[in-house]
Amino acid sequence: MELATQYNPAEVEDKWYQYWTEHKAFSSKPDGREAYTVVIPPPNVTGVLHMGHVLNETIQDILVRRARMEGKNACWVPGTDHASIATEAKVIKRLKEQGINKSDLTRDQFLKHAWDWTDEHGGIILKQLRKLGCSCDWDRTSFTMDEVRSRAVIKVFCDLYEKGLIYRGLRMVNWDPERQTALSDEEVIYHDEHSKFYYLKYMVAEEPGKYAIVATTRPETIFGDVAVCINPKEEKNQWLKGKHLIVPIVGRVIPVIEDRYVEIGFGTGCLKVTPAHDANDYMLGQTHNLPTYDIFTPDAHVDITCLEPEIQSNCQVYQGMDRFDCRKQIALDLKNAGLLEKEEDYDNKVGYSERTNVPIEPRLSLQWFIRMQHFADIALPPVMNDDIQFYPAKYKSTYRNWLENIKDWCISRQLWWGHRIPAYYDAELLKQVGQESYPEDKIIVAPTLEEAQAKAPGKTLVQDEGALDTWFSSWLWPISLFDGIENPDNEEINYYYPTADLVTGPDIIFFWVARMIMAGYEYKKQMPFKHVYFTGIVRDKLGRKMSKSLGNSPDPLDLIARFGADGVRMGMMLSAPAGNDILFDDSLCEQGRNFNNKIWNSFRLVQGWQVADVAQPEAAKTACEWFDAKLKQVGFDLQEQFKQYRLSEALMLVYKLFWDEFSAWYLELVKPAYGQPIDRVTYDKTISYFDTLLKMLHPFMPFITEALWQNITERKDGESIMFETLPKYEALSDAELKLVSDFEAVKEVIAGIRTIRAQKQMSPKEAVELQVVGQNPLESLSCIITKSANTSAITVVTEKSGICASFLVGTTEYAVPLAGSINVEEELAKLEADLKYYEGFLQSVMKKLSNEKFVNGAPAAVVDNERKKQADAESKIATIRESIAALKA
RNA sequence: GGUCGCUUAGCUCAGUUGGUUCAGAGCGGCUGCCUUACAAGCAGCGGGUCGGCGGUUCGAAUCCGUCAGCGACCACCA
Repeated sequence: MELATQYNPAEVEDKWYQYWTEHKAFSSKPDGREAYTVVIPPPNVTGVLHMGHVLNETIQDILVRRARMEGKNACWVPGTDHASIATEAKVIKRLKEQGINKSDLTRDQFLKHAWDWTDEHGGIILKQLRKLGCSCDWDRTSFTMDEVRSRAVIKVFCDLYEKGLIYRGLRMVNWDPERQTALSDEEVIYHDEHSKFYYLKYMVAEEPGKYAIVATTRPETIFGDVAVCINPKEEKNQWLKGKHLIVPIVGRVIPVIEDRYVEIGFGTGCLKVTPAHDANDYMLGQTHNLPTYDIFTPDAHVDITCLEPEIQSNCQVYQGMDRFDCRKQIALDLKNAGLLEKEEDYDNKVGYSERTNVPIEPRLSLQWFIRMQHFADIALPPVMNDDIQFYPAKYKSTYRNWLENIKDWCISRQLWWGHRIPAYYDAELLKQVGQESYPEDKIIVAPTLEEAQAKAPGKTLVQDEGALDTWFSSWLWPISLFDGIENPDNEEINYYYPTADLVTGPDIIFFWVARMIMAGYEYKKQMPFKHVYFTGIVRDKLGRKMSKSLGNSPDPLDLIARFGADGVRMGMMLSAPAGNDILFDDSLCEQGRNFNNKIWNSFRLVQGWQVADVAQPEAAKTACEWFDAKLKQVGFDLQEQFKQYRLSEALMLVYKLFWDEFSAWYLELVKPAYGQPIDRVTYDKTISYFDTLLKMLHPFMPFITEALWQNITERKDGESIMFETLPKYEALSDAELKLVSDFEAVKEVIAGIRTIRAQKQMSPKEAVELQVVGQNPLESLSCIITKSANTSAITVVTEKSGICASFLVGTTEYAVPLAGSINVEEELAKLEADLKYYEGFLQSVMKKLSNEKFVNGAPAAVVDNERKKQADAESKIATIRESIAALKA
């Protein structure tokens, strides 16, 4: 069969993925083998594959495929996340394009649209993962909102409520005015912002004409001002103690209160207190028993209808204004009224909603929370004492920091797309007292309406309108995927849990990783995973985050089309040490593609050989002995690298093994002359090496390795490299080590000869004599030198010929006699330079050895080694001096 | 403001407990080759005062201090 000189991935990738699928190659069932489980960090159900996924999923696939080939029962469970807020936003946007407002729909109608959208777009990303080669057990594909997962979520909510770990309360929360829902602290992103500091005049009620100056960045909240706070120790504000101030424009008379919270020396020392619109002000309001006026609608427009009638009439013009329009208007009106002392530029941090990118409004709101102290207590120790290991370990401190300062988790969202909170209220009572005053002990929490009804016979019940934070389902993922919440003792959960490795980004260490650990210990009394591999962020080669607006984010499918999935995977892995950001560059995929091509061409060479029953050449025999040792050495190192999750290094090891050792050295040594057959022994060895190399490479590059493995020798239908087992390698024996290191010396000798050839412009076809001065330490490998450097003879001499070029390997001098004359000047200069180097080296060694403290203080082995260095250097210097003398003679 | 981390070749990074000729790898670069598997290739060759300063030690890329620069995360200074 004639094969193209270039590998074409497109031809084989789909074919072999289909082959794997047809033969259920990724499927896992509990059996007697050790389980190796990975749960995918579920991508958003309506998302599409981006470079971050490529990195993350490639790593998982490498680990899973490697584990499978180590004989474990590997199970990689795929699935998607309902991504409550993100998906709801997308659905609302689409409805809007169709001219439908969410507010015009009932909950059920809206959910119908959301499910339609999910069915339409859901799973696209899972199809894309197949293109990448991911070996997920697709029969296990799950969704955070499918039946099993939903029942688990509801059960856990009820359970935690009964344990007193979930409560409902009126709290200051992060409010997203765009989506009109509460968010958790983790969903707020702070950005530096250039804003303005407004200095407002608050007239003193008791002393007309005098005023206090209050600095604020948010003048639009003055409708809700209920006090001005000073630090009791602040000198310059002593005169305000006990006074009352008039809120500008608004006209409300408010007290001056004192609290040490106000920092002395900051701003004017006067802080306006608006309990409904700032978390700290709320705290002050609580301490000082102040009223709260919520002056914003849920979409952050001014609403003064809750204020006193006379104040309402003062502020009528602001009614209904957007918060930022109102800020400008108020500033202008204050200025015109002479109540604005000044404006100053000011840099501060403003919180934005992670999903909608709208500034957060602190808002007093009735929400559901989880008491987190309990969970922090159970989740901290296992990470700190390495029951669960983080790679890299530096994230342990990040983790500890968060858990030691844990705050309660706001889990309710004012959304429809999500798990609806299983809390029920007596409709009649609710009508009478309203949500906020509804008594805690009259709330019924139960998995279903029927069960709730059973607890409150005769009542008309209404369910809580809220849905749960998406992460409230994600945190159960490693358990709920195996139905371990509802059926805590089933065969699957017992077999697959705890999972082995979690691969994810450090950005969700709090959102997800920490909370899975909490849920794991709460519900399984056991860790959810043994190792966490934190990937970096994929950036462009200039170090910028990939983003749509910069246009620096390549489409993974496009890259796969250009370089092949194996090439893209390799490109990604080449620069992806755990935890470091990776600077992605197309040229890395090119390197991957080139490597595939190299493998392809090695295959072409080998499969083109004719085998005959001829004697095995000595060079081939020796090459096999050497490569046996080399393969073992790298195989062992590879195991070590995998143990430490150093996947880039692992890949580089196999890369060099295949390219440098196998292709450049081994194949060249055993390659028969053109048109000649190869002997059977060498051929069989070569096939077995190729087979092993493909297995080592398979986790990184599944497609090409399967394609070639299927063709390197006869295979039966249904066989796959995936089911092959990698040998377990031991460290090299001393003899093997010597062989490998001698071979390295041989390579140097060969390079030395080649360099001379290049310098003297001698043809590689012209055989040369090699003289070894003194004794030949590489005697047993002479055949290698002969074959690779085309030597006519290798002779041991006591003194080298007059006209020759020489070089040193170790302490041995090698010389190649030259036919013509040599440039004495040049040779001398080279030798003098060598001499200078070795004399300097000797000097530094002698300095150590003549230092009594070194000789007495250092371990004997180190001192002996220095002595050896001394001897070596002296012998080299002597050799070089002789050469110089000979040249000068 | 707090915490953690980083600075080694042109680029991206290794360098485990201080000690082999320890200063490395890949890529790029330079030189020569279209040599019958592969120019997406082959052969060969350069290249770094290990961020600065100080200290500990017989010995420091490695440990300590300090300065400079960079980054990440956390945090209620309006």
